[in-house]
Amino acid sequence: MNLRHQEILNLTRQQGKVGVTELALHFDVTEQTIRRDLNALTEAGQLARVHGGAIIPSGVINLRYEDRQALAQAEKEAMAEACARLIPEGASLFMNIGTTTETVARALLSHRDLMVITNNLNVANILAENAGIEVVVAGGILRRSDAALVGEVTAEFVQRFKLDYAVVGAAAVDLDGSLLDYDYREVRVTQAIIQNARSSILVADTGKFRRAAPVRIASLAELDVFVTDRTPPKTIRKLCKTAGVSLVVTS
Amino acid sequence: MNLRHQEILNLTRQQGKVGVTELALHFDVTEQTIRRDLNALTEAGQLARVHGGAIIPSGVINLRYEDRQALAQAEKEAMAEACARLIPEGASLFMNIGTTTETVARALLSHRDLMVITNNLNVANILAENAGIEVVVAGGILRRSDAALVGEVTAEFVQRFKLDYAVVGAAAVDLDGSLLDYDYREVRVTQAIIQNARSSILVADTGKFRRAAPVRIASLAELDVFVTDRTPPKTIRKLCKTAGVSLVVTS
DNA sequence: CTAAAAACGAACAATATCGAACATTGCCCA
DNA sequence: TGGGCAATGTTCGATATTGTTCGTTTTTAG
Repeated sequence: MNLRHQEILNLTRQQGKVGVTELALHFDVTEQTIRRDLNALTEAGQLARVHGGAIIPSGVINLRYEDRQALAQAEKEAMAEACARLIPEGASLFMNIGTTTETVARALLSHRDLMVITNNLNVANILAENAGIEVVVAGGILRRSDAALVGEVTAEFVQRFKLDYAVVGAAAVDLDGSLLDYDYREVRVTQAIIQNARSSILVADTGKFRRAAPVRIASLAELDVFVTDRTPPKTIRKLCKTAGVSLVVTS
Repeated sequence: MNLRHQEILNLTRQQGKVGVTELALHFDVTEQTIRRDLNALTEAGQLARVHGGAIIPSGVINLRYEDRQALAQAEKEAMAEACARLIPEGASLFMNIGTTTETVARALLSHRDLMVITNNLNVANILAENAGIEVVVAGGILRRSDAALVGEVTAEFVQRFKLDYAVVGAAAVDLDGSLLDYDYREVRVTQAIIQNARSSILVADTGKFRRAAPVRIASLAELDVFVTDRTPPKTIRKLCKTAGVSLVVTS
């Protein structure tokens, strides 16, 4: 690792690609040095080398965690605030995976006397700041890409509880209302969370409709509230209406 | 902790990276002093050192914890190495609470194909670096003081597994061989860990004999190996002999 | 298809950074 | 006052990174 590496990765994520000459000027080093950096990062699997520069590695796996964090931050915060307002003080709730969920956790920091069960270690970390929140971590297999705990054992853990709310995020949402994720091990966990919550809230920005992921974890119709940033597509609105899902749009 | 440390952390978080020379100028001290600062912060897991400076650590989890006792770091590492040598590659093991356990985790980073179940989030964080280790987090109530997961539910989680080894740490060890902790919720967890491991290893420096804690979590006699830094008191040696606990002294 | 231009990697020299050891300073407390 | 201790400064050999050069490969322009 090198002082420039992190910044090179950030630049690449922002622009999709970087050029050797461009980076050499940016950092005021020779091109040969930049080549060495790019090759090292490629070696580490963080970039894909192309003639003249580098690009984000393509593949079936999820976007890197840090990338997703940066997406649509302002919208996420508005959604998070709206979601937090739905949850009264003293409530108990599940929170699952997703950077959106983490933003909700931050918005919940000013609540008191909550009990939160989560399979997302980042959420646990955020909520740990507030001593008035009892944080329970659901056990399971550690998924390194986003510090989530997944697997059958996590689902069984969740089933030992029955809480007031569930705050659910997803990697993608299909236009038929399917919540999608990259990891089949997440399926049973989120299902269990929804089943064992008296009221379930999906928090997802509309960008999620433009993404795809292979594994179906649940259907929007099984939930009670859908918090999003902009008016969702018509099929989704219709689904919400027929399934009795109340829609909260924050913009 | 040093006056500069907090500001270095702030600067690093702001800029994503800091350079040795840059900081030396900023604080008007020599580069060597800055290097010492950076290395100390890296040791504490708050920064990641790179040639020429430091960056934000890449770890997925970063629970803040009280300033850990850096006392006897060298001894701890020797114990950790000795403990790691007891564990073959490909093994499955439990690891419980304690900063000593965390040091063992670091020593295990060079092992391959391990499966580790832990109720210590710091251990999970450390082991996450090595993709060859499957990390399973035991669920439970988050104890903020040391990022441990505790409670009845954690014990039940542990009981779903039967692993090769247990690496056990404790807040204090009484001269009668009792392992002690500050929190009654830890009791059942460590008991369950010991019961469900084919071989249990206690790792504790002799300083633990001079400390006290209110809750008895288990007895040394229930374990199989005791790794420590110096020859323990006579009563303990006798206990090990009669109970068939093999003693490993690293100094 | 060919030739020029750009990009590339290997090798080596130049430079910067590092850590260990020891010297120095400044502060606390007897 | 002065001895102990921790933090900092200094020096220097070891190590890592960077710049430079040059022959080779890839891309681009015609």
